Amino acid sequence: MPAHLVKLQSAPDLVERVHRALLDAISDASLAPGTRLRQEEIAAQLAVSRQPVLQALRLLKKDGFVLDAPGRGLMVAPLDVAWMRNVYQVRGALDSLAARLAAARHWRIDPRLIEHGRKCARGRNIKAMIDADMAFHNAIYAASNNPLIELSAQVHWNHLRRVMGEVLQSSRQRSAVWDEHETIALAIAKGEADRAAALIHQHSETASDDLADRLCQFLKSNAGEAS
Amino acid sequence: MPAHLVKLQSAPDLVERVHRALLDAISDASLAPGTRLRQEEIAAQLAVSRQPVLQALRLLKKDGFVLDAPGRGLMVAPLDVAWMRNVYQVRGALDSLAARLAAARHWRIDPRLIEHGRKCARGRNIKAMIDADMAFHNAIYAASNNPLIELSAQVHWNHLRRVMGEVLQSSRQRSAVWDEHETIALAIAKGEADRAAALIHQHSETASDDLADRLCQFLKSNAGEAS
DNA sequence: GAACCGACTTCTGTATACAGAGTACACTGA
DNA sequence: TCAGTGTACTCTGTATACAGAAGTCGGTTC
Repeated sequence: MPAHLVKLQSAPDLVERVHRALLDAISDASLAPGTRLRQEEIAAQLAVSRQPVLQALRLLKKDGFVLDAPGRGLMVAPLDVAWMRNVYQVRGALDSLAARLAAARHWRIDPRLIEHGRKCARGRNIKAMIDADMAFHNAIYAASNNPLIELSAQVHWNHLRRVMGEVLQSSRQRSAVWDEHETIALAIAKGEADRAAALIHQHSETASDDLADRLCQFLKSNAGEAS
Repeated sequence: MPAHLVKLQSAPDLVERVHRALLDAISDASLAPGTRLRQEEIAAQLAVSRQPVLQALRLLKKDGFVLDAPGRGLMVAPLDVAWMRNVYQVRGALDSLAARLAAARHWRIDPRLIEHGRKCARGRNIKAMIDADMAFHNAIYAASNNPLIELSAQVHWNHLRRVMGEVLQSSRQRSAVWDEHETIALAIAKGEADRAAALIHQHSETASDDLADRLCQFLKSNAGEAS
C-alpha cells in the first residue's frame, strides 16, 4: 500500500535551530563582527535554555565564526583580510576539484541558474545576488558527485557571505561574473576538465582580490570612524 | 622583564578531552565501526557526566565519524569505500594547494622528516608509519602559511587513519611512498609549484587506489566471516 | 594621587533532574 | 502459531542547579 511515503527527516533539534539562527545572524551581519556573545542573552532571545546555545556556540567556534574573546567568553569573529584570503584559497581548490569531477561526467548545469543570476546581477538586491552566486557554485558541487565537497564548501561560503554582505553595497559590474560562470558551465558540459578547473580557479582568484581590496578599504574607513 | 613567556593555551575542557578520547578510539579502531554509542556508557567510562559526552558526540557527528543509528542514537561510522575515495579527493585537492603555496615560498621541508619516515617504513610499527606520513604532510600544510588548510586536512587524516590502521596490516613497499615524498619536497624547495602540485596529486591518487583495493578486500573478507 | 589588594559580581562549564520519543517484549485473540 | 496491540523500559534532548574562574570596582595605604 505505502506507495511512496517520503521518509520524514527527523525534525531538527534545538541545537540545530540555534546553530542555524546564529549562523544566519552572523552571516548577514545582524550580529556585527566583534559582538560579545553571552549565552544567557542568546538563550533568552531564542526562548531556550543555555544548554542548546552552549552546544551551538561550540559548533560555530569549530568553524571559526566565533572566537574566544580575550577577557571572557566568546565574540563574533571580526572580519579579517588574511583570513578571507585563506578561505578563498581553500574554496578555490575545492571549486577546481568539483569542476574537474563535474566535467568528467559532462554534467550540464541547469541554464536557468545562469539566467536567474544575470537577472539578479541587474537588480539591487545584494542578498539575491549572493544567493544566486552560491546556487551556481552549489550546482557544481552537486555535479561533482562528492558530497564531501559541498559539505566543506558550505562552511567557507558562509564566511564569504559575511564579507560580501558587508562590502558589496555598491553593485559593481556583476554581469562579468556571470559571463565567467557561463564559460565555466560550458567547459564542464563539454568535458574539458583541465580548462574548467583552470577557469574556476581564475574566477576565484579574481573574486578574492576584488573582495580583499574592498574589505581593506571598508576596514580602513571603519577604523577611522570608530576612533 | 617577561622576555618570552609562552602563552599558556587554555586548559582543554572536558568536552575537548572527551572529543579527543573518542576520536582517538575511533581512529585506531579500538571503537570498531558500527559500534553503538550510548552516552551514559561513555560517560561512565570516562568518569564524567553525560553533558560533555553529548557535546563531543555532536562534534564527531558533524565531521562524519559517527552517524545516526537507524533505530536510535549514534554509532561509529562504518568503513566505506566510496566515502574513503571522497575523502581522498578532497585531501588531494588540499595537498595540491598546500604544495603550490609552499613551493611559492621555496620552503625547505625538514629532511629529518623524510629520514625518520624511511626508518619507520622499514619497521613493523603501523602506527609509527602512519604518524610519519601525517607528519610529512602536516609539514607541507604548515609551509603553506594557510592555517585553514591544516585545519581541514586534519579531519580528513583522521578518516584515513581509520582505514589505514585497519588495512595496512601487511606493510607493503612503503619505501616507494617516501621516494615520492622526497621528490615532492625537492620540487617545493626548488619552487616548482605546478610540478609539486601535480606530484602530490598523483601521490594522493595512487594511495587512494591502493587503499581502496585493500579496503574492498578487507570488507569482503569480513562480510564473509560475519555471516 | 596612584597603586595594590580584596570582595563582589558575572559568566561559563559541568552535573543532575526531568520529560518525551521510540523500541522491545509480552500478552491476548483469532 | 501468528498477528496485533498495549505497556514498560531505555535512551536521548532540554532545563535547571551548582561550583569555580575571571573581571571589576572600591577601599586602603604609601
